[in-house]
Amino acid sequence: MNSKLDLSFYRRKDVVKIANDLLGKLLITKINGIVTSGRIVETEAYSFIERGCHAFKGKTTRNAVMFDRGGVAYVYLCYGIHHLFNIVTNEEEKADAVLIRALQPMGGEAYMMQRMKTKSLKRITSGPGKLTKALGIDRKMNGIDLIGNQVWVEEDDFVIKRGGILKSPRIGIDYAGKDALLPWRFTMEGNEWISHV
DNA sequence: TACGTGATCACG
DNA sequence: GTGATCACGTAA
Repeated sequence: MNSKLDLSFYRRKDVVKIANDLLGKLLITKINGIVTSGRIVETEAYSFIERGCHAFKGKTTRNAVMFDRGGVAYVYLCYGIHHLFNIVTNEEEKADAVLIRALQPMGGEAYMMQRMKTKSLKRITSGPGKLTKALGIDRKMNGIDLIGNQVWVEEDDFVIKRGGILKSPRIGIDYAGKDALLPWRFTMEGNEWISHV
């Protein structure tokens, strides 16, 4: 119960399956002793073989950690404002990753609200840019080990009912042409914490 | 529907 | 060097 996911989970070859499997798990951060966590309710898969992925055109300074072996974080700044958190998967040079897009708060809510400068829990982690801010994730964590003690994912006893996971096209990647139509976004059906699009 | 915001990338 | 671009969020 509540065991940390290990490298064998992250280093599997099928990033689409991993994105599906991450739903219902707990994402946890511990920063300066402050623990915050949330249930993963929305993910997207990205693979170096398709145009939606940062790694499609090869290694650059930004995407370099995507080419590491699975089990590390890929964090980058989007639109100059938002930090986006991804989990690198697959083996070395197979640059796949799962973007975590939304969480249901499961612990440390007071700290999350403090970081978000709000007194309300409403939609506090309902989007990829918001959840990183609420959990204190930023670019300093790019490349960090996910079996370490700062950011990790745990199993939970939460069970998703049969048919409770929906697939849809990924958000905000119109530049990817026909690859933008791949049904690689996974959401927990009916969950109120899913990002609104 | 509009745009802030700044690192990064592809040029040259 | 320089300009275009961007896996978003919020206000309006």
